[in-house]
Amino acid sequence: MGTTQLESVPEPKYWHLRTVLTEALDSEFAVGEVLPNERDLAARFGVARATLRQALEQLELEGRLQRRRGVGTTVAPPRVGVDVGTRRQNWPGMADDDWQPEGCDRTVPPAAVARALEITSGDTVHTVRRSLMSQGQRVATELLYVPDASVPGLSAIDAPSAAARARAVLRELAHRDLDGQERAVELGSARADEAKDLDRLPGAPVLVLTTRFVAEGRPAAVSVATYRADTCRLTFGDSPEVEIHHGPERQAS
Amino acid sequence: MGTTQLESVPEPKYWHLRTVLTEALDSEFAVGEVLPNERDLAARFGVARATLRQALEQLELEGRLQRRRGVGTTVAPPRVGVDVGTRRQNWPGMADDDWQPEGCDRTVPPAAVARALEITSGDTVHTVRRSLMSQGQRVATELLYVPDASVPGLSAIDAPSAAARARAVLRELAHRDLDGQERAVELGSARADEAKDLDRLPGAPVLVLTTRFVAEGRPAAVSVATYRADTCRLTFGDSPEVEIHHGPERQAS
DNA sequence: GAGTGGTCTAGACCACGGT
DNA sequence: CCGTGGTCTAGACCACTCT
Repeated sequence: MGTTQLESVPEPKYWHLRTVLTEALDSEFAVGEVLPNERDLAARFGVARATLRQALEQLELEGRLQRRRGVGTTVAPPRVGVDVGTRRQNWPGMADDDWQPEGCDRTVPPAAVARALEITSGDTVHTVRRSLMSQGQRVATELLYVPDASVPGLSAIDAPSAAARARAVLRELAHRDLDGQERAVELGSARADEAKDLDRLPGAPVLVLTTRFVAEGRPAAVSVATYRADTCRLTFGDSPEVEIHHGPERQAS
Repeated sequence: MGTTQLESVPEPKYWHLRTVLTEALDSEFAVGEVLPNERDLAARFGVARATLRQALEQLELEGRLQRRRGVGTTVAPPRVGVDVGTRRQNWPGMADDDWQPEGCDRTVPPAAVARALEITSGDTVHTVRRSLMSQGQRVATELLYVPDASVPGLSAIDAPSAAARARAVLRELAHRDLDGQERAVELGSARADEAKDLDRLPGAPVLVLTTRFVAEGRPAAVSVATYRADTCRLTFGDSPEVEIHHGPERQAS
């Protein structure tokens, strides 16, 4: 009979919800505005709270929403572009470097980092912790691994304060001649300590930018920088101002 | 009394599970091996299936697991490094470009792309679809937006086949003098069409690499490339061989 | 303390891939 | 057909923030 065969591919409720909410965000909400709470929203759409949350999770992943326990769900501002350009081939800590040194101690780096540094696994290296602020918010944390060989002039253990020790390592590192750097970006999830730094929950999605600095033909340092994936866009261009992507919306398909 | 105050910060079950499973994967499983099914695993760990799934989701996000409906959960191979280096400043389609042209039609680009191209919103442009294979698997899809002004020599509508039309646009585009390019990487979620291309479900996490090509001082084309975030690592270095990250594991904290 | 999002449960049914 | 992961429900309780 007239079974017109709509819904031959019924899309999941949470996905449909995501679409509806996306459109609502584009047209009816201003940045910073708080949404109704999850229980009300779920009731309004006639779904279980878990289903609604699946949709909200998507939107948070896409940087459209921000959720904070005990507070509520708010409309997120557009992602902030963070310039990680390759042309400015500088050592960490030079010139217009916005990173804040926070501390430095000696640790055994992860096996993969030891491999990249071409040191024997198990050796300790100087490990500088730094963080990057943008618009009043911490958007990234970094661990910079510096083998002893890269900072020969470092005068014993001069330990005035954690941050001062970090600056000393950076200053000494800058004496090497930087040949170039190799980088990779991948998706990761925040460890407990990183999550705390970034004001997120453990497991929050992050962009991991790994940089290997090469000086005088040898690996001189490895940086593992962890950016909040929800709020950041990593830019590599000549003009970081360009606002590509994330306007009213990506193509509807 | 002697309440030794352990567990002052009881970590969530799913997070603890993730840790346990990570260690198991590192020590007891080989790449490609299939895990027990979710119901069995949940029972074995004494948690609800939803909780176990939360842990598996994390591990899939981190590229450690691969789950396929109707099949099972398998241990994923290490992420494949995809070179998107900036040194090879080439037009799409030149030389050692591994992308496969798949089709081309005229569409109205998303508002953000129109802005980046500096064309009036609503104008149609040539839209080339391409895809990138690696190790027998499609790892990325791309939409390349090319305004008419960038391909003036294109002879009317010569339409032998979709792929041929794509090649024609690329060929014509290469006649422009490329000044440079501006790029950005951000986290996104796969639209329905992209998900199908990449053999994932809608909403799967992807790395979106947006490139604006500049020729003769004007934006000449914009590429929006969507990479599977679970299986890809985007590399920018001089030597893409470097295997940084994702060995036995990142630092335990 | 009131209200928010975060975690967890124990079920049910569906969609898909292989047989 | 069976077994897999994917979706969804209706509850419960916890952890946090703000007042």
